[in-house]
Amino acid sequence: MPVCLLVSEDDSHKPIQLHPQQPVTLGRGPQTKIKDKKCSREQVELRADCSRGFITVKQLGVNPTSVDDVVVGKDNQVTIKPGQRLYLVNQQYPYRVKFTEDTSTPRSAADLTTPSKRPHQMIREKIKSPANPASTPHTDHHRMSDHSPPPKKTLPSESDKSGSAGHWSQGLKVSMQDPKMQVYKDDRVVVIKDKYPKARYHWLVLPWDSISSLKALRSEHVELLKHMQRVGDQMVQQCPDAHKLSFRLGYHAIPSMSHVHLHVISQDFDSPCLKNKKHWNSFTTDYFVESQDVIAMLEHDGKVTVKDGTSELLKLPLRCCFCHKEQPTIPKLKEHLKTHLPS
DNA sequence: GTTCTAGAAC
DNA sequence: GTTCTAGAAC
Repeated sequence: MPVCLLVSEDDSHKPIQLHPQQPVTLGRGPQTKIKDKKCSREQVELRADCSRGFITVKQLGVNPTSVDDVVVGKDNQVTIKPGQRLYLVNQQYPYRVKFTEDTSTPRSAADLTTPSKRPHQMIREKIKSPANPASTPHTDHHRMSDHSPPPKKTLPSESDKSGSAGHWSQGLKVSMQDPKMQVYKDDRVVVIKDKYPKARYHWLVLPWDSISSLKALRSEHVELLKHMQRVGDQMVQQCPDAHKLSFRLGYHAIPSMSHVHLHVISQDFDSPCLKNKKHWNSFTTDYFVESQDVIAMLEHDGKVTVKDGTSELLKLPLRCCFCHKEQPTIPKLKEHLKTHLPS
């Protein structure tokens, strides 16, 4: 049976040995030499599964523990495998996990990048209730995977509402888990209504797999993205107004919210939640990247690149997406958009 | 991402 | 005076 070592990547102290299935609490203190008050004395609970080659990380502290660039969230747990990096708090204090036969002779750092059998990042419970069949588009259920939804919502403690687990940028991770928000789900994706819809119909398609943003996408995700687009298309098909509204499916080039999400949005932009220039330009300029373009880029280049200056697109003058006439203010734009609405 | 609000624009 | 935006705070 191999033993598991947690290796401080900045070499601040010697590796910590984790015994199989014995929970170890780690945080600020002499063992880690961490003095940062942002790091709780009991920041994480770690449990090594030596036979399967991963450790489970549960965030106990309020400030964010992360695996690579994905925040775990208070009371959430994820797995970490060799090759991944654990940051104890605030993207600081990096650790690698290492499985070895002999603790007395830890090998070089190169060994730490041993490829894992599967990119199985999050181990989570199965969802309790099935999707509402009435709102469920028909999809191919030809396979079941282990991409199960997470077990519970992330709730910041009453004493600290600014905890990063409850940080606004992590909101989608919470919403996608909430059965009340889900309008469709299968083994790979979940669909929720946008909490602040920018049009009459505005859904988000999210993969169960934790993919932080477009930047993290690789060729291996092509099939998943095609599936997300198919599900998005099906949401449009089942929409009662599909015959009179047009829809676009795409991604924000630089999203504010963590966790890759495909916008499926009707092109009326008739919504009180559409309030400012940023909202408008994020859906009507090249800041909005068509799903098919993302897929094509991934197939062609193996990654998604965002052009320089894309963030500047949000500051462009307000221009009607139908007749391209410039509008001086948001209220005027909204008034103008009514002239393009279907009768 | 939203909310709030100072001050710019009208 | 009111309307509206943009940036800070969350």
